[in-house]
Amino acid sequence: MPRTLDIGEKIAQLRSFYKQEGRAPSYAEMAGLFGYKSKNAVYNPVNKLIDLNYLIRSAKGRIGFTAKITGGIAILGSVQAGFPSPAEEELIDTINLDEFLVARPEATYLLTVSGDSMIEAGIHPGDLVLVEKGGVPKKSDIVVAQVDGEWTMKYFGRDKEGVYLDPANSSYTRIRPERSMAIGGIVKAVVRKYA
Amino acid sequence: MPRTLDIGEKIAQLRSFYKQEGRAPSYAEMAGLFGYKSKNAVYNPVNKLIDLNYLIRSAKGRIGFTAKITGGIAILGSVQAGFPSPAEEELIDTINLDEFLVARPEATYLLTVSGDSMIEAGIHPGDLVLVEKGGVPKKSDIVVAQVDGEWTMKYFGRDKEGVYLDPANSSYTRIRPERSMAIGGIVKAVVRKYA
DNA sequence: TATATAGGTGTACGATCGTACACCTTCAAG
DNA sequence: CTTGAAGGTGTACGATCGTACACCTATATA
Repeated sequence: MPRTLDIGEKIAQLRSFYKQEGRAPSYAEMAGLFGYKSKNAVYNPVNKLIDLNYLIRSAKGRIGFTAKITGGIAILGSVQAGFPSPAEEELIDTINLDEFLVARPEATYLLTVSGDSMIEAGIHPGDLVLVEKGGVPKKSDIVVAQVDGEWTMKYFGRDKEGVYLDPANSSYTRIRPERSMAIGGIVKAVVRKYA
Repeated sequence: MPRTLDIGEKIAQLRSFYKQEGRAPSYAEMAGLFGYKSKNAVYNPVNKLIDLNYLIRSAKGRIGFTAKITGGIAILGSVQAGFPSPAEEELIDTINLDEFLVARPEATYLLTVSGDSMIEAGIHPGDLVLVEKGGVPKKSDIVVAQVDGEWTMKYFGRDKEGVYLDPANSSYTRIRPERSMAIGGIVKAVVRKYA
């Protein structure tokens, strides 16, 4: 009967190396990392990790990481499902938030929310928003726009009178540009960090 | 008068390589990337990028990336400050959300919010929460807890009668454990993605 | 035109790379 | 105990690595 290979332990070791070094290891480095005396032994787990999409191999044989290694966050199910037991924690998938939230990095920016105009939409002052430039907003998209020289963030809309921006705060009202309006970008995500 | 070196272009080229390969390049690869004929020319920009904390060099001379390269998101100021002009877009800092939001990756999990008990705190169904296990919650921390066998997420509190959990939704009331309560973890961040 | 500064080319060397091949070891099941 | 499957050791080779050294080039200014 064959020996078993602890692939989860290899994954954890690779993640630790990445966090420390900011690059992928050579086969010799992996041998040391996994506790092997010969770098040739590394080929088996490496090929398994490639099949499982944790690693990629370049045309010249260099190993690179995928987001399943570089991503730092273990992803579970719903709050109601709760936390898994320790036995279930073996091969939890990880996610890289940058890649999950951002489709076009060259066009996406992180901005800090400074007003409360969207508070009823669950966007609070101090929150961060990911804003993607260049798209065409649909009705009800949240946009960051420059209206008559002032930057603001609101729901985008259009009617027979033209373009308008709606707040998600009953203390504020609909606005329409008097002179100019330029869409800076469409809000793609909100991030809130608790201290 | 000396020639100038476009360090911003080098950064962009390195970010592109990382996105494609999932690893840091060798000096020869960097020579090709930067358009140099000799890998020795790479040493100057590499040393500058190390000084600027974009790259790190290991004890054996291997180059690794910092989050200023691996992070995918350009970070600006507030919504009210708006977007910079193209001239100001040269050396925008990037952020890696995983590293920004997560202090202890080995103890942090991403869960999906399935109820509306915290909606008045701006946490909506479908949102993601980053939950860190192992800490001791303070009053008003948002916690994921198992109360009498059911997992839930609410504000944590303590009084002379003991421990309680408060919702941020006026349709729900304070709860106290009848039989058991275990804190799963403390909510450290909320992430909402708009489709 | 000459100059100084900063960037870039070319070569070579010991170290390390990925790969290939032969061989050995562990472990559960029969 | 034997067996077979899967994992691991050891060695060697051409390719590539990081580093060091000598030298060359581009550019604005005086």
